[in-house]
Amino acid sequence: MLDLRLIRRDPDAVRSALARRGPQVADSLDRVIALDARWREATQAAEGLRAEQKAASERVAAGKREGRDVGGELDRLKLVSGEVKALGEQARGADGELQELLRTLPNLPDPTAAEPDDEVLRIVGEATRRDGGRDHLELAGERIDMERGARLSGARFAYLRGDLAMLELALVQWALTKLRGHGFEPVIPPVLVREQALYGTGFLPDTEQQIYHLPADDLYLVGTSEVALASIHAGEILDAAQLPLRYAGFSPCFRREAGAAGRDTRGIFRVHQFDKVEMFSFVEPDAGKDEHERLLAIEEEILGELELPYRVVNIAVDDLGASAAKKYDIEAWLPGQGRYRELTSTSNTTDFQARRLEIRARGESGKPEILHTLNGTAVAVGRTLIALLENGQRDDGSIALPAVLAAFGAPAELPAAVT
RNA sequence: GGAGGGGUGGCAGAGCGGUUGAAUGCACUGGUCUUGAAAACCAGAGUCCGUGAAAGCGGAUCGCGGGUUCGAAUCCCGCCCCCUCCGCCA
Repeated sequence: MLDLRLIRRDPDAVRSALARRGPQVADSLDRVIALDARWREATQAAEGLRAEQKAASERVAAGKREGRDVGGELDRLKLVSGEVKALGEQARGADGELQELLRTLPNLPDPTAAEPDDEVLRIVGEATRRDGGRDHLELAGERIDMERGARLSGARFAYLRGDLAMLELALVQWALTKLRGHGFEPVIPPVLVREQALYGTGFLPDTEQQIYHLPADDLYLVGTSEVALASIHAGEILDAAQLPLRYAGFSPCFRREAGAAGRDTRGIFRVHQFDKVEMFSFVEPDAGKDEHERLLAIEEEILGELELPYRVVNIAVDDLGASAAKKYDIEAWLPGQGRYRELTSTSNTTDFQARRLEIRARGESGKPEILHTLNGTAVAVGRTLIALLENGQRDDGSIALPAVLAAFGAPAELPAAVT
């Protein structure tokens, strides 16, 4: 949610920032401004009359106490009451329209968000097997069981079996341990949430066709634990001295992938359910940019220790999503596809989510202030497994695994798939 | 799933439909007193919106949203949450 006061104070700056997301977005802003003016006018009229009504009402109360006849006053007040109601109705109507429209406006992009295209910031590590290697499905064999997964649940579902199941748990345990060392509190959140949590994080209205809905209970399956982590402090006024607050969520993630038909259909690159360790930070407004770089640095540290070649991309304004002001993706080199593909993503959502979720902090000034939130992928398990398999593959089909995982229960290496 | 009870300020806890934004206690912040502290006494504190340069002024807020009424923390309806008992259950 954008700051209405900022819109009033500096509409031109907001308009030109929004214009980077497209002309129709900037047009909505003008309607917001008009509705706001209408609302303020109606509100002021309603509140003025309401003040009179209250004063008169107190006179009636006093009169009754003293045993005076207040019949005439009451008749007059009945008329006032009707007017107050009508004016209040007008104000509420304008406010309703205003809020509805305001909810559809995306966050203001950061001046340094890329435009018009994604910008590759750096390439780290050597992209191996540029001529193509085996892909993760060939390498995994029945350790990734798509056929039986499909028989059970349909397309884009898989069983992870044997060593890969253990490898997944090792990755998760390793990541959570590492993040804890970086000051993140490990959290296992609910994955079924109310609509409010999705509005609060900006996934609604925006990505409705991605989200599983359980109508019998009116609950939604989250596509990322970001939804639950952001809401952990919803409605709270935090002590600024406690900030930053950092959480590492581990959860399954569910995505309908409607509209992605035919895309990335092979293997577990794009599936309906996967596990993910997610970082989430609550920070003071002026600490947001540094925190974003920090999250990116942790993501790079993780990929580095996993010995995966990658590149860092500053995502273009059109691909930011509603809540992000700026977003970095890290794309790992996948020999099986012969290209870099998204493995992690970190967004600075500034005050956009915090305002919707009413998360504030009280600092030196004593005034509660909307804080800033950021999120970033630590380990998207499925895609990380793909990258580990494809980059670790040897000519004989066996797979070398990074040393850091062994201490967390991962096999030292994976034998070639039986064919 | 069935049957009850309840949600009031940071906490505890009052509140016949009419100066109740809300008693009282604790906690908190200033001040007086004191060498200092404690105690005591006095005063002040929430949040949100509008207006204003500011002081201030006005409105909203007793889980949330509607309704009744000249007037609602108090009455009615819907929703959310918490608790107790029974049933079921990893």
